[in-house]
Amino acid sequence: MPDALRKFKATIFQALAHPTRIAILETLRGGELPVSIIIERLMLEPANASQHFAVLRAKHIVTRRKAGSQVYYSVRDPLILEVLDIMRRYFQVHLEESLSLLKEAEREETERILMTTVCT
Amino acid sequence: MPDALRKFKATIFQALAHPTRIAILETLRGGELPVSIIIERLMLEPANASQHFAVLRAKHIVTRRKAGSQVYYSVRDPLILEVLDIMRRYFQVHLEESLSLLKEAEREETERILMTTVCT
DNA sequence: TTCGCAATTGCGAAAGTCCTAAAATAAGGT
DNA sequence: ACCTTATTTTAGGACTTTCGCAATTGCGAA
Repeated sequence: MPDALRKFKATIFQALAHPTRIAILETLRGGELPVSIIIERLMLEPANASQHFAVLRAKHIVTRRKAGSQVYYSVRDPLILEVLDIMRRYFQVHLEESLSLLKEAEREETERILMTTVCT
Repeated sequence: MPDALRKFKATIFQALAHPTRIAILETLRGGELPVSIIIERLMLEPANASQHFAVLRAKHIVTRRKAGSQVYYSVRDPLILEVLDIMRRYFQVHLEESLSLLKEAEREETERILMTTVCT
């Protein structure tokens, strides 16, 4: 079942493939935190944050604990944080390409905005 | 620029978030290989494979070398393979949940197929 | 040049992701 | 019971991803 395993890995990567979710996981690096704090620190819309939590929950990447009126999240396995760490090293090593990639993404975004603006 | 860094990480994860691309990278673990061999080993449609190569190239995850009529690909930085390794450990540790996740995905897929079959 | 193989590219349909805004749920306090 | 706060869910529309198929490019051989 090597292909099934790859499918599994792919779904985990998919769950990690969003800046907000990465930010959430990094915020949880120090341990469990309530939603309110995470939202405040990252300046997120509650609804939006909750959707990202749902994605992370669906893949069992985070654990949810309810205490009173607040909900606490934590990273289930530090291995996930290790993956994030390796990515940081990767970023540092490829600093140059990384930056050009980022610039490219930005450029594309402004282009897109221009396009939609023009076409409206 | 912590958010820019997260965006960068996210795009790399996005590139890894597909079973076929994971399979390609694992096939390249031993070093450079021509497209023809990769396609053969993984039983891929050439066009489809090429699209996945394009994704990996766009993120600078693989390097392309042309020799005669053949094209060779290789993984640019073994750090990427390390990420894959960690994911394998992650899979082993969470074997139980992983399997249920896989089953769930399968079930959804068969449901989808049933639905489309019924609705046609 | 012309043929044939290797690999890529372009295109349209189907499915998936993401965001915002509105509505729903849950728990506590008055 | 009612109101407020915390969090989640739903619904919609915009955008992106993926696939298969057809068309195209690049290169070596005849």
